[in-house]
Amino acid sequence: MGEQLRRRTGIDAEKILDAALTLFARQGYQVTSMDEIGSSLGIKGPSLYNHVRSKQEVLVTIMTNTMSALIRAQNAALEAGGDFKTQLRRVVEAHVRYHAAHPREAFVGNREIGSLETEYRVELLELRDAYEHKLRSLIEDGSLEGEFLVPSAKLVSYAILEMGIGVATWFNPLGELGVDEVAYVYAEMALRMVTMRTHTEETSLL
Amino acid sequence: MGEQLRRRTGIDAEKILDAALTLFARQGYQVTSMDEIGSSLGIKGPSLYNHVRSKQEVLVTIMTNTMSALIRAQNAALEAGGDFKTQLRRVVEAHVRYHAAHPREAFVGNREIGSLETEYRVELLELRDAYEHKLRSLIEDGSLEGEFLVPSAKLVSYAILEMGIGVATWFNPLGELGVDEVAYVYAEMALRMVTMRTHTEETSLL
DNA sequence: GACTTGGGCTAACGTTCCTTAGTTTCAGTG
DNA sequence: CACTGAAACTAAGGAACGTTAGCCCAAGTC
Repeated sequence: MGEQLRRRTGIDAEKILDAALTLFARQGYQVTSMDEIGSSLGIKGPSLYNHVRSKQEVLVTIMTNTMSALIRAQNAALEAGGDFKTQLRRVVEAHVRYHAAHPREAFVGNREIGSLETEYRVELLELRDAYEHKLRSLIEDGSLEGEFLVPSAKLVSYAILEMGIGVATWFNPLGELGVDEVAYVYAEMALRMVTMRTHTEETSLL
Repeated sequence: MGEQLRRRTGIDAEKILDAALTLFARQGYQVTSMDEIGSSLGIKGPSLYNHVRSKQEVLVTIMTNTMSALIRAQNAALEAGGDFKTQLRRVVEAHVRYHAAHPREAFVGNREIGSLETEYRVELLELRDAYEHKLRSLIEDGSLEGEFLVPSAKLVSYAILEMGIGVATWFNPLGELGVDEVAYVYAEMALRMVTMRTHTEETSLL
């Protein structure tokens, strides 16, 4: 009947991950069908199985990659050294920059944890926990050295991470504020949060 | 065959909303079936349709109620008056208290926006926007009066709201920190975020 | 005690989805 | 030009779900 040409499409696992990421971020994992992912790449749903093992595997890969990238960025920030304030500034900026630059990953990473099968969810939450603890330790150490003063390093680290994640929901690279400004302001807010107001040093925000 | 007694169960729309809220928060809207909601109330899925019009209506009602409650709490905080710092403290505390006390509502309200059909989503986002703008205006007004100094009232209000929302994910009423302490610390962090560090006043966090 | 009716129930319709099986076509190799 | 293998396709299995239709019991009313 209809003569169809089935050409090489050059599709690989990576392209599938990217297409899936876009759809997962826009609609959610559960609602996105394999047919839809294939369709956005110009092929049929079942053809995806030539490149990936399952829909769940796609989600797991996306979320693991995301968390790994975040951790790498955080490590790089910490390894750059400097005093506690400088380190905190770098860590917060890295956190904010990632969320501004990768909103799709941020959405999926934060919304679809419950869509992971138990074993993968546990693994991912461990990574998440390690990420949070690195920040918390920095705040604790800075407090011991007298550079910071906080009532609870846990609460402050939660608050800093959470507010940075929120950047992904509104940041627009074409908007009036660029990544650099946003990252700077968030780092400055974080510094205010860990610094008591007894000092007389001048640190106007802009 | 099996003799079953079908007694009055005393189920009404409100009980259904509560059961659905628990399941939506734990598993997500898409994954929760009507049978599951019914089952948690001791009835079958189709019987729910004697009390609610559709699954979507249940979600819409839950999310609208949530946003209305938040707005009411915010209005009450603002109407209590006081200077800008006092008002900001009250607004943040109300925000945090709500999220600490209503984690299920917070989860659903923040995760399931995409599960709303377009018209309801638009409505809800308008409410959300109004809620954010009230806080933003407070910060702007306080800045004009010289009580606050911020680089961008928008960013600061986003950050304050976002960090407060995060409380819902970890707060445990049986934990070491009670609601009062958490609300106080978050309000204090918010105050630090809008206050320049040039002042000499003593405001240690605890 | 008959009647009404709210609110359960079961059965089923119409979809949608993930995944597997089996087929076919095209590009590259010798 | 035959062969091989990657990668596309169609068809179908098997399951789940929201919702509607129709039934039936039991509580309250006259």
